Amino acid sequence: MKPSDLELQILSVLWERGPSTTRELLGQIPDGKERAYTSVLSMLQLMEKKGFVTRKREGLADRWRPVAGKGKVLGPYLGGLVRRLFGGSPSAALLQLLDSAPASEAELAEMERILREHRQKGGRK
Amino acid sequence: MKPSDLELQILSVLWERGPSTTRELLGQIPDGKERAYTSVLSMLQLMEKKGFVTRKREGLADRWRPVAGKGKVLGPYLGGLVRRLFGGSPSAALLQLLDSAPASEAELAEMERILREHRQKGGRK
DNA sequence: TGCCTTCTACTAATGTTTTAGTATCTACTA
DNA sequence: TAGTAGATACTAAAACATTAGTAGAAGGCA
Repeated sequence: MKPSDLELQILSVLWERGPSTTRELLGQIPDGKERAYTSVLSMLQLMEKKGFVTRKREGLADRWRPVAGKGKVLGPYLGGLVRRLFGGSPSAALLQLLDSAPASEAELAEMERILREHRQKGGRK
Repeated sequence: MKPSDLELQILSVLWERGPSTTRELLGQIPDGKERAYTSVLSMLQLMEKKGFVTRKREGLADRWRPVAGKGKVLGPYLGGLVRRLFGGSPSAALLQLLDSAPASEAELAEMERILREHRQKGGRK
């Protein structure tokens, strides 16, 4: 099952910050949009039904945690994206990515490092 | 205005194949889903209203063409994606990308080339 | 105990995306 | 000129995503 955009944003916060309460999540969602507390809560409840998150009571409030890891979710997501929008070519995606997201020199260096490393480990599959 | 997923897929076909008729598009949409002719037509009509495509009569049928180029559309799209899902870090996105989309050795080499080239041109912005 | 705050459950409404039907038009053909 | 094949216009509905209200429970505190 495919997480929606907002669901992915919430997951990304959970991966980043670790398990969080509804209130902690509120205001941390990357798109920066104003939302009512109950909006976020509803979202989380729905995500729980879909199996994306679980919760555990902790003190006064529930603490939410993602069920699957980053890679497990973003992998298929990006894979599908590359297939649907870039004819399955990651390099085409990269090219576009570089033109899209401002990357610092450090970022660029890091990207080269990542690539070289990946390549040595035997990139094919 | 943000194109939806299906809209992006249609645009990507138009960028790839060039201006196409509705019938040509039908069956070329990357997700491979079966669709009625009128479904695709409706989609295109809506996209026309939104300003994503225009059409010109050609023979018996209309030929659709994208209004904006690939970069103009995918740029902001990917930019937003990286911001929302990867904390604005393209390298984090790349890392995930490599784990997601199978890349051949040739693809990897091409990606390195792209990166190096981009870096020389002065990657910051 | 009674009030205030904070939280969750439940419900509903709105908005957007996607799908596809029906009616109609137009060119070609027999 | 009637019929048919393929196209568009218009309409609508189904599916999905998002937002948020209202009611009720639970804890802390005066």
